[in-house]
Amino acid sequence: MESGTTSNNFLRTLIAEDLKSRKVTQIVTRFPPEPNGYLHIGHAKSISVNFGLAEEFGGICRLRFDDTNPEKESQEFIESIQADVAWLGYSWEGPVRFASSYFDTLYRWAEHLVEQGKAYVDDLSPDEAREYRGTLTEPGRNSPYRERSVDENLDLLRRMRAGEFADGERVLRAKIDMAHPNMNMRDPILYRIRKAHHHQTGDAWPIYPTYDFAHGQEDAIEGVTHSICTLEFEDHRPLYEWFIANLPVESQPRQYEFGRLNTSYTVTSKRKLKQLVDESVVASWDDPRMPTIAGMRRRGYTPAAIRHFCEMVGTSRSDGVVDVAMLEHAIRDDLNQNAPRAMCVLNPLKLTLRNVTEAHPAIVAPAHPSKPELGERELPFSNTLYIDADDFREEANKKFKRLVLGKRVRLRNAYVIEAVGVEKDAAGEIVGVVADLIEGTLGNDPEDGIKPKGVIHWVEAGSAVKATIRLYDRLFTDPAPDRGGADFMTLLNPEALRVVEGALVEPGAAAAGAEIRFQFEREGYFVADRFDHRHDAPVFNQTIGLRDVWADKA
RNA sequence: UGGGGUGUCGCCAAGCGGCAAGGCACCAGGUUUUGAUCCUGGCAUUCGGAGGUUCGAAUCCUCCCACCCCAGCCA
Repeated sequence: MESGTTSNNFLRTLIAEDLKSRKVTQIVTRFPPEPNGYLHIGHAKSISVNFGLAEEFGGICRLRFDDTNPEKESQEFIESIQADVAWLGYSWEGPVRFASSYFDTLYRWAEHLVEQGKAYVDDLSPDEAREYRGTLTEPGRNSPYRERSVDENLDLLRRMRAGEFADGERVLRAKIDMAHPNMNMRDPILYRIRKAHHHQTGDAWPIYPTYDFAHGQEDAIEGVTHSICTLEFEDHRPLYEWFIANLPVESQPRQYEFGRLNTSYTVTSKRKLKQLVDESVVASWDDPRMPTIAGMRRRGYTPAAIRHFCEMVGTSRSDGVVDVAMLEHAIRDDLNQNAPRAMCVLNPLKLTLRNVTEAHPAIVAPAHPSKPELGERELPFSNTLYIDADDFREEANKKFKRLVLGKRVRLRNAYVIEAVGVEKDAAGEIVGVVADLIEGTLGNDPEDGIKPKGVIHWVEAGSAVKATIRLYDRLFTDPAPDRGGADFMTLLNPEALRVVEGALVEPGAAAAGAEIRFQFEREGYFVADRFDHRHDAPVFNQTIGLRDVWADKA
């Protein structure tokens, strides 16, 4: 974590107080995803809050799947979620937990509530139930089944559990107050009949508890001290507390809410993300353009950068939209410090050095300009190189700090050269540049005092490896694609992906393993694709470009 | 016209009665074999608004305004 730059937030203050007052001796948190989709940047925030707080205060954090709705869940997600959390660098305490492993206890507690006269079986259909619930401004009405006897309720509940009724035929509801101003307190549903196969419990249950009846009790069973969730659950807190107060639970967890993380230029709703995949706007859930954790991983984002970003954004109770530039900054900051440098020419233009022999000894260059501990690399060198076509012009004004005919430029990590000629094809297109190498300029300025205009990158023709480079940009052109107004699908950035097939990378980079990151100097940060990269056919994904103040002026 | 929240610089965000941290973005310089990095400086006389309490308020009180969430047998 950054030295002393982390600011305080209400959760840290709260936990520090709870620890100081001995209200708790060790904090216990949990990250409780429902295994019904891929994790995204918003979940990364929640993971960072829960695991981060536990880590910071010497507590523990567990991973618990809130799998109370089998129809939407699957083993695939259980696995991807674990992989994502682990990749972010967090380890949960003990085994992975499942709400479904508490189904017996939860059911027993349901019977307990019935016995106490605090829950009843309702025969209202979903439509009728909605009608009886009232509206935001009108109180609801009691269900005609609300006053059934304890015995009848118990019998009905047991028969629900035994599978005697059809899906949707009855539900178990808490008997609270149908006129309560908080809709969640208007006799909330505890169990619904769903004869669905569950990925963990198989066909053992024809009824499943709702989120409200399960979550707080799961927390209590696990000894969670601080149950941290997002703001939209705030209205559920009275209910969360009602269950904890009315059930013989073994501990008293408390719920706290924070504002969910939103970033500009991105969408995170499951529905929208799915639409992007289904309509082939992106290739998959882990497409580098996706804000999913798997997508960011494939894009080359680092766990450390994502964690740092979550920390720098802070945790509060206000909802806002964080500028995605902040995330990009965190990525650049990490990669600038840690990614070894390499050279890759995206748009090759042949450069012939007329005064160099074919067999020039390789040049040794540092892997990182300011971190000698990252070692060195060998750059083959000869009389035939490739530079980027954008780095050469026959004529240019003084602002053009690259190679100009008749002028000098430094080849990064190598010599200063001077362009002396241009080769063109029949159509008049430039197909090559001829230059002279200025002797004695390896590590030194030219002796004649005529300094080069700038520095450009290059690769040696015989050793460079042809590579596929995938250049990425933000998926949307609008800062708020999620905001009502226009359909988000009309705000897609057509240039979010540009594939460059004929790029040339220095041999050392081509030889790197999958997921190895580099800064291709003057181009940006790149990662060897996790799945497609091969030494003889390299595939690099651009993680993020270098900051470029010149771009605005050009 | 119900309930629950939130409003501090363009964007996040500290602050909790003593006179506005920090980060991102942006602007201006300097260094530089990456038009990168790095370094220096600038960037809220003001805290949604109006009243009030106080020697003193972003912080306390009152009223008002704006925005977000809630009427799934989703989480």
